[in-house]
Amino acid sequence: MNEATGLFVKIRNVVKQIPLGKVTTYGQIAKMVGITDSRKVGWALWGNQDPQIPCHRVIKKDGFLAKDYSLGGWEEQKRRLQKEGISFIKENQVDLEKHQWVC
DNA sequence: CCGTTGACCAGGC
DNA sequence: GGCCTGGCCAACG
Repeated sequence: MNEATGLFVKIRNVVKQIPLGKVTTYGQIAKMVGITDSRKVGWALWGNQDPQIPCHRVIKKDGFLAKDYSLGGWEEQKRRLQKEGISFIKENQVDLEKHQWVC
């Protein structure tokens, strides 16, 4: 543990703090860890299926799910989100206005 | 140190 | 409205 690998652990730490029933965007997380590049967020989560890391709560700034989501596609992600009480506007778009995470 | 990669974002055509 | 390019910067070989 500890901030060993830098952003890798840092980003994972933030994602773990996302409350149930909330979602957040890559850009938002990027700001939290002190960076300006949202790609690092996705990059850090890539291949990470840790049960403590709800990657399915991490979506794009427009509320769309990541189309390159690896753990089964956005359809799997959507199913998990709905299970937590998240509302969907479209098949692959979350209602950000209601569920975007704010500290 | 260098080149490549990368689940994004914004701008241009 | 879809595709391309640039940017931005950490991790990895």
